Amino acid sequence: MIEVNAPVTMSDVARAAGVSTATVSRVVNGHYGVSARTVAQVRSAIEQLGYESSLVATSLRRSRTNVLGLVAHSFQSYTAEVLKGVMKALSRSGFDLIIYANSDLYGSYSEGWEQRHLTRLSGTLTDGCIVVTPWGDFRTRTPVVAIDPVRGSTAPSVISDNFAGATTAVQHLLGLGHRRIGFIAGRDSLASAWSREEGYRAALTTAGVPVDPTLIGRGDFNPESATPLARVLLQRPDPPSAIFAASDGMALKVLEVARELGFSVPGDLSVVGFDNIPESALTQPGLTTVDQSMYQLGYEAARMLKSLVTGEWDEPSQIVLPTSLVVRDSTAPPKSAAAA
Amino acid sequence: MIEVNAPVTMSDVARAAGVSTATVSRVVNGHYGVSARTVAQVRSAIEQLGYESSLVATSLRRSRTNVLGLVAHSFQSYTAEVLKGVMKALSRSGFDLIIYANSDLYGSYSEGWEQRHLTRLSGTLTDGCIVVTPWGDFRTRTPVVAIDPVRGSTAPSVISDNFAGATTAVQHLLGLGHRRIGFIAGRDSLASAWSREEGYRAALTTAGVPVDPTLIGRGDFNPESATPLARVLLQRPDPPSAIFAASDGMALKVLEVARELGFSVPGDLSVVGFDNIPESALTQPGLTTVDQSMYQLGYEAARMLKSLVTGEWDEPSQIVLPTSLVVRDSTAPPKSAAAA
DNA sequence: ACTGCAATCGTTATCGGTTACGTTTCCAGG
DNA sequence: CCTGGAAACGTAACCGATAACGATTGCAGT
Repeated sequence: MIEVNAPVTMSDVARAAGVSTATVSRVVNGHYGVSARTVAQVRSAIEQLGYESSLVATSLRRSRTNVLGLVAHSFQSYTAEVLKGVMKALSRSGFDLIIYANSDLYGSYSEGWEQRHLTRLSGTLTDGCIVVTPWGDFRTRTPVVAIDPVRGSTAPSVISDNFAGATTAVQHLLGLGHRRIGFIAGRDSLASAWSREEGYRAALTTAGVPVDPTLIGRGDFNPESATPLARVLLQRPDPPSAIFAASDGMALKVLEVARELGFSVPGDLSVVGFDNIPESALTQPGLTTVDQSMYQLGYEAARMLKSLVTGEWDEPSQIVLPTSLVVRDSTAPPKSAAAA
Repeated sequence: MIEVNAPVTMSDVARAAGVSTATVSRVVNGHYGVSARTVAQVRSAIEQLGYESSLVATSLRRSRTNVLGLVAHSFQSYTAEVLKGVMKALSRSGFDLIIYANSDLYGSYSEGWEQRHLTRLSGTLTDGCIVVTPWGDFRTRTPVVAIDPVRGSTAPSVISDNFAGATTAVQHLLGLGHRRIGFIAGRDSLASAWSREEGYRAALTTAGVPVDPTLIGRGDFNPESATPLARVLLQRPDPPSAIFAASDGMALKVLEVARELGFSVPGDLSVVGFDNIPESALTQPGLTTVDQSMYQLGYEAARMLKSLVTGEWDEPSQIVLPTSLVVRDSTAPPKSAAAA
């Protein structure tokens, strides 16, 4: 069913139609200055030869390509959610999407690949890019919108209200009666990680509970990073009665360690996550977590990029989306009401 | 944090290093014939200017780009699974991946976009493509591997053992005592849909149960297509005691209709799906289904494409992967043992 | 000193398409 | 019949990089 043809180029069409490539180009792009008869001839030649313009050649010459790019650092389930949102926003907008991923992502982590990808795409191929990866200092020719940017970035970006989400989560625990609440932080360089930690601290402080630095573990959003941290927290003589992890991936590892050490959840330990990834609903017990809509993040990022590219942007360049607490079965009042 | 620079080209580097672009190209590609001193100069210029080669220009000139393409017709959760498998197979292989998606996918369905995308990618940008979309007649310059190809396609492809999977599913229902088993078919043109129907028929026939054509609904894998079909089956005076849907998406719609019509599952009706998408584990009751590993499909497809591109392929060009039955809560023995 | 080969590097055609510019064609108006 | 101007179309430069090719230089062997 597959025919391997020599590629049909514009000059093939020109030869078949008896005109120059310039004329073919004008017909293809619907430009002014071609007689109706010639247009018909060229169209027929295109039809017959099955010509399709080359994205590469076009983008090399043209400034606008009507293609947007997306650079992601991995393909987790949340990346798929983001993609769905992006596709929805781009639906029938005239913009196509190119996602670029390199093969070194697994295993060794070569610093700076984001910039490399971005340059490769932004050179001429795309009119703008969405970046779903922790990186901040981009040199580009075209607009970039970051999803979950690095801390302090002033670049256009879309992010969830991580501070409010974290605050709500901790308030939920406080409301249940917890006072010793552990925290496992995310990658420090990310704005999201920082805000979640700030939210944790603010909720405690507001409630008059002093922040105990020894109850804070320094993770990096990588699920594996949480395992030893959870172990340290739970093997203390005075373990916390609840742990709030800055991501669901890490929270799930906390559940794992808790099970391993004989803690029953939520009996001996309450656990709260952040993100609401699909897996969180599947675990036993179901994970209480803060929902952030990756779909919405993708949608808004694409909408913003679209406007930036067409030059019709007027809203603030940093969009913050609301979060909401999803209470499942991993949280309950602490066993002893006398918890410090 | 974003600097919008004029793009740095090879000639900029050449000028800065006081050499020709040819020399820069040789240094960039590690070719033979440049003195150590010149290499150092060029490298330093590259470093200073932050030069990155343009993917577009390179691919236009070169035959090999070390980039593989993927064309998908939508971004469902299974697409993400395929992607994970693809990325794993490409991990540290030297091949990058470009995913091309167009914005017309939602809403109107423009016939032939797959070919358009494929041509645009295969022109010069990629060395080969993976196609995750029902289409069969591709004209390309470079190799194509299809995941779940159309019926009768002889193109290189990777597919699950749909026949065995369907047979097992129906045998499971037969084993529970069901005799009137409805079927909701998938898009007829797809090899997978056809095999699943064949498996359904074969299992019945082998068990000595005659195939009742009126119990077969003609869906198209689109979840929505199953709703009216399920309604027809369940509103008969003699509804089937079990329904096997050719995809989980459609099976979930069957569950919906069953609930709507007052059928209890699995009390009044057993339902089996195919695919094992994540949602199937989340419904109440959990959906019994046939698991096909989209991850594995992606992995094998990428492995195969890689070999095709490098010209070292020797295995058969159609890979069939095993499936397995996942029994959850949507299946049980029929209420009346006297079911026809 | 001369030859020959290899190393080194610049020049240029080329990839496929776009577009500024120049040329030709055609028709209306004088 | 001549002219002006717009419409129609071709020519060629160009985008950024690669690679075939030619030219130059260095150096070992004789």
